[in-house]
Amino acid sequence: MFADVIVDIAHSETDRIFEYSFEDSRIVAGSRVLVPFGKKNVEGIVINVKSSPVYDKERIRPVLDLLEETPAFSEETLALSRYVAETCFVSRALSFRLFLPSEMRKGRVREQFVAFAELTKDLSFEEITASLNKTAIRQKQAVSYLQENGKTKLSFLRETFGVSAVNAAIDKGFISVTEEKRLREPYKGMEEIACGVDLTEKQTEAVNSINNTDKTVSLIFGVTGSGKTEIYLNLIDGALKRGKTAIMLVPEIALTPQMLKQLRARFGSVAAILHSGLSAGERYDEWWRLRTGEAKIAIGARSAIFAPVEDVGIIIIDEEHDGSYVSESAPRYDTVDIALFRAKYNGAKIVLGSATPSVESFLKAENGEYNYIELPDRINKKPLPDIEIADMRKEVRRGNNSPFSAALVSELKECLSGGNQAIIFLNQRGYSKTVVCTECGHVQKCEACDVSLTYHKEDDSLLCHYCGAKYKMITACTECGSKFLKYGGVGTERVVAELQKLFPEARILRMDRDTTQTKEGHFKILSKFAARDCDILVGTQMVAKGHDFPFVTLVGILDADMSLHFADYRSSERTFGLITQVAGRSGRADKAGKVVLQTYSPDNFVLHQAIRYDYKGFYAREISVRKATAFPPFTDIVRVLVQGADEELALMATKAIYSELQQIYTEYKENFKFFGCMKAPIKKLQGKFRFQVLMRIDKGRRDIMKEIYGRIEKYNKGGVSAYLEMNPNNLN
DNA sequence: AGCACGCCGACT
DNA sequence: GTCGGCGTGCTC
Repeated sequence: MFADVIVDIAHSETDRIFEYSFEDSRIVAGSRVLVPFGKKNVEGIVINVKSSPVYDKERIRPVLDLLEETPAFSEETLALSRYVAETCFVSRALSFRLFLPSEMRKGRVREQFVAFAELTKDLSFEEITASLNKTAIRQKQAVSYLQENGKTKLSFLRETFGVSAVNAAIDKGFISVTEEKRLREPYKGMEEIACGVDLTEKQTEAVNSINNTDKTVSLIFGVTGSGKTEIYLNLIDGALKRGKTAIMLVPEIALTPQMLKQLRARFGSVAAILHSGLSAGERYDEWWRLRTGEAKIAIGARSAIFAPVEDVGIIIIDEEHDGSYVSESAPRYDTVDIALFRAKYNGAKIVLGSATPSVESFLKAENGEYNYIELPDRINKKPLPDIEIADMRKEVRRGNNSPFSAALVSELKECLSGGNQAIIFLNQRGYSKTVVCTECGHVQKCEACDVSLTYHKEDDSLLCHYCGAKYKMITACTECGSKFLKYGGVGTERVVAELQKLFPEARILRMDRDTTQTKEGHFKILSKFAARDCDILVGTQMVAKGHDFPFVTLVGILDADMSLHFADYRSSERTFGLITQVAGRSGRADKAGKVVLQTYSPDNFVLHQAIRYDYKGFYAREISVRKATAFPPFTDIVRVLVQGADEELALMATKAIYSELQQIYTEYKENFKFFGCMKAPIKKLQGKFRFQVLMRIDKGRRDIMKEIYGRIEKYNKGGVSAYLEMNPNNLN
């Protein structure tokens, strides 16, 4: 027999079928195999088996090895990987990698085996005891134990009856040893506690609506605390009862133990978790539990949409608006799009949930493309916390140069003296965003990037937040030698320091990328806060999501408008969502919450809609702006990013690409809303100079995209890279 | 992605 | 005269 194999080499030259011969009948489409490739052996995926080859028979080499008996790919995931390769413009090899835990490639992790001992089946218990020497008491005990208890872990047997005795019995053939695959199960401590909670009338309505609609996608617009999770659990339960599987996605940072706990509590070990926080072995085993059908619910961040479950019945995407659902590097897939493929393939339903849906999704709900469900009330009927705007311009005029407004300080005092907890949010880690020379105004910059360096007091260094470079903190300006330096912009480290000055008694924790890098760093900080071993939690984005702290009565948002001034069409949307989310952390149990929102633009309409929790008002305005300015969701933003260490070469390539694309632009002029060529906003990143061709094209014109892709691919050479992005998360 | 083959500059 | 630079082509 012959196999069509895609070798695991991510290069356009090798992105085609190579034929191999094989005898092993276990090799089928979807199997992973080891094949000889040139001088080396490489891993590959069998995408098809056939009885006659196309290639010269004499030159076909045989498959060396079958890597796993169970084919890693099903018919569905094979088809989906092909779809990804075609729509994301990547090689098949890259598209396959999305589906496999990284530790599975190159054989980094193998199954773990546990040895079990049992009585040999060749002899009866009586025969064994009869042939045992009278002095072999320990062996006799071991044999009797096995007779009574059946199959036992070999290690236990050796511990109890002695290594030599057990080994002797094995050598004589009385005890036989078998190896069994052992699965590492993360979060095993969390056991099933409750099954099923009664749904409210609203929740039941939502579940019925999702089950009965003929639309594939349902959007749940539900405020924080409206009970979306219960709906999800109920839907998953329903899918399992129909003999189907489920995929549940949560944003990267929201992958808190809390969500896992709820799922484990409800579904036990049928739920498998796929995420980067697991050890390689755990991830590998969880993947196989899903592949073999032992586990039926895949929970994870974005990449879990590629979970190896078969016959999926429901796909849930929680916090649908979250940016982490768009992948930042190739293959740049759209999670909802992948979900749609899987849903259509299996006849499954998709549920998107959010308190602040993306305008794209809300538009689709409005158009009737999505089934729309609204949950306007919180389960406990508690009002959302009051948000007070603090005008920081006035504070400055009053001579307050601290990061905190008078209003926030007095609220903090009240909160702490009442024995409650507070969360302070700002989206800047480190001590100060920049270090500026007061004499010549020089700002310290990264050598490899056109970006200012952030001062990190904790290790007295200057860090580049884009490439990760670390420099020693300077004592004098590198330009003019002046010793008078000043810190520009406030980061979380500085907020903690200033808060500690104001409230010497308060216990303060910081949660940002720097303090959560260790394994379970998140978890440690959150559980400390939950246990009330801390009064104030200062943090970035990651404090915003999915935690429920009953004693938090105050939330301070320090730089509400920072994200507003990004040159990004989605900045309003992001700001609105972030404020709503952070605010939702305040006052969840029996305590009224309060939010202080500090801003330098107190008249901004987005902030005003956010403090009234007026999503629909925000949406109405935002969608009309997008329509008038021809931005997504009415167009697709397409960017060709050209990078190169040699500025001259990169610029030349950009110019050549620009003039080639101009032909496409001329041909499809009426479909283009914008076409331009320029330096990228960040001119240099990781030592590479960056240029871009920016376009806005009518929505969903894959044909044009394909043509663009076809034109730029050839410029990927000689130290220059050129690639295509569609609706990227950021336009740096 | 590797690795071999192949044609032009600076060296014993 | 040769050692070696990395440009182009091939891998079932």
